[in-house]
Amino acid sequence: MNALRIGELAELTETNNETLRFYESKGLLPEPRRSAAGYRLYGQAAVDQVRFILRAKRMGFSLKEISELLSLKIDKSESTCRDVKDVAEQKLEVIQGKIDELLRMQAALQQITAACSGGDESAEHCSILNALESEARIN
Amino acid sequence: MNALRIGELAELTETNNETLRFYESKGLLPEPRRSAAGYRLYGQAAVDQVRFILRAKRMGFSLKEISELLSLKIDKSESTCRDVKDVAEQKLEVIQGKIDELLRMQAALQQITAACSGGDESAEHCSILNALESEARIN
DNA sequence: CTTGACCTTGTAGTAAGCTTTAGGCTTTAT
DNA sequence: ATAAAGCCTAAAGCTTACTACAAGGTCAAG
Repeated sequence: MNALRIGELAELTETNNETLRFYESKGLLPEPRRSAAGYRLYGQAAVDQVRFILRAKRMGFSLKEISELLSLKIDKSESTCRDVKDVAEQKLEVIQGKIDELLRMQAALQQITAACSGGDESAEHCSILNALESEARIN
Repeated sequence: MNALRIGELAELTETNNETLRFYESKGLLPEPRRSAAGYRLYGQAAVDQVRFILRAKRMGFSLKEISELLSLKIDKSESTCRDVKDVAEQKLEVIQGKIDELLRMQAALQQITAACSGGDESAEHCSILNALESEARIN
């Protein structure tokens, strides 16, 4: 008798009822069976799937991408390792791109910030504002 | 006769009319003077300000933060270098946090991806899916 | 038998940063 | 003169990932 109600599933997976219903509405979770009163009842598979979703989210996958992974998973015998690895590698590229962009922003901002005294004199000649105002070699 | 209409300003700054009007509505651009027909007319100051906004955006500042920077800029004599530097340093912390998070995601994803053959065999035993399915030591 | 915790649905709101749409003038080119 | 291109406003729509109602049904305890 391991049927879980939505609140129990939420607690087990450290989410909440609304999020679970939201995932269901987005097709990330299958429609569960219902009790006589219409309550959602979940089994172990649901616990696993919620955890899958949360883990994938921590990896930086969007819900849409997680949908895709889930289809591959459900359709395992029709999918190849390559299909899965492609998704993962694409994601790695996106992550790398974001890191690069942030590193560029960081370098530029550090450069203009380092030049600023940070004193309590008027910002009239503040080097940060000046850098943002004129082209500088910020890019 | 250097009055620019919105489309010309958009072209000069590589944005578009709608975005410029949107920035105006958000207070990022001052309300420009108008032609007899009600067309917006801009001068060099507007070009500079749009470029300031775009540069700050490339630095990772949100529109709200850019507003803040613009107030400091407008109010230069009332603001201190410290005010400006504080904004910049806060932003640097946020950037560092995002980089850290992405690096964690990258490491985890690289680890599970490396173990995957990526071959065209069925995903039945795909190590990526397995890693997402079970706890693994992904975190 | 009532209280309170838990569940249901559907709808709307949030944040950010635009983009699109609709309906209607103005300017420019032919 | 007319058509194309450009401008105007206000309001709605988009995306992501939820979160928050509102109005009501259900279940266990006391």
